[in-house]
Amino acid sequence: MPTDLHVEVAGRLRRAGHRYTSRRRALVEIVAAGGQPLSIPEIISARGGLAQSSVYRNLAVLEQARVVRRLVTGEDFARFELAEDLSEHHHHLVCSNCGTVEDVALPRNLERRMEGALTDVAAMAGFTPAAHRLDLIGICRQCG
Amino acid sequence: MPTDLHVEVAGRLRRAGHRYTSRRRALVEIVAAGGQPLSIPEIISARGGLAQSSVYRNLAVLEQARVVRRLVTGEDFARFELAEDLSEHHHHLVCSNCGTVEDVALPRNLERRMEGALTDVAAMAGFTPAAHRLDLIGICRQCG
DNA sequence: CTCAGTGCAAAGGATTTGCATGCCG
DNA sequence: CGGCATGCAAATCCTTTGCACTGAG
Repeated sequence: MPTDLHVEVAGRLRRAGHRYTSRRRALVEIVAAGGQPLSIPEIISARGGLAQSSVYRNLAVLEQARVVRRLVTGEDFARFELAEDLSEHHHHLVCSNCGTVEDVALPRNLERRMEGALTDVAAMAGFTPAAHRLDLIGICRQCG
Repeated sequence: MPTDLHVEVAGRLRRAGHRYTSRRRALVEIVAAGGQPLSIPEIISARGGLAQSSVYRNLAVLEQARVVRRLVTGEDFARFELAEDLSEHHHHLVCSNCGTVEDVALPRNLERRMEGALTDVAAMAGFTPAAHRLDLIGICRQCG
């Protein structure tokens, strides 16, 4: 668990006018250690003594401070992962059977080319791009 | 409104063991005419006399019969669009301010190259790809 | 002290479901 | 007639919120 991460997170929270409390530290560690987007039940059961409402509230705070990102997958629960600039730009393999999400990176040159094309296409629609999201839907190794 | 569409939809529903009733026909027409993914309130208000529960139930039936596709955008409401093989492969410009979704197509060669790369990347993870989903998040012309 | 943060329980709200009725085949 | 389809209202369930309490600065 890199202390750099905690330092960076502390800064982002402070800038957003929030404290870096023990529960928030716990959430960051859980999400960072997850390695893949975690659902709320997974997050709560990963550690004892986390009140459900506080988890929701703190994840909202962390999201607003750009520390984590909320994913909406169509499952019952939302999933959370570290913000991309705290980890690395990547995409998702979403299993349509069991709902798990695995991270995956694209070849750098394709990624660049895609971004360029997206910017162009967006510009023609008068749209100002901020981020993109590319998910592959299919069947994971477990379910296959 | 192409009658071909209704014929195709009727076939898919019949194959799935369902009837093509007047409400379902209405839903297909609304979604097809929308030109962009519509939220449930938009769908309901597009036509009088559509009971909310029946709209939800019928959209679920239509989704299961591969006639429409449900989008989860992170807004309060889900959005629905015609299945891709009833319209055309495209991607989405999602406005992070007002939540509207606009359709957009990528240059064909880039699309092909991306699909190839995705298939490769997925294969390395033991993942069997079925579809992909590429959304651009940003600010739309209205909100910009 | 002060006030953000926390836990518990209750409220919200999109979506689903139970049930009686309507209607196509 | 038989059974899916429909409308209404009530139930579900993830998520948010109200409120009193705790703890860091």
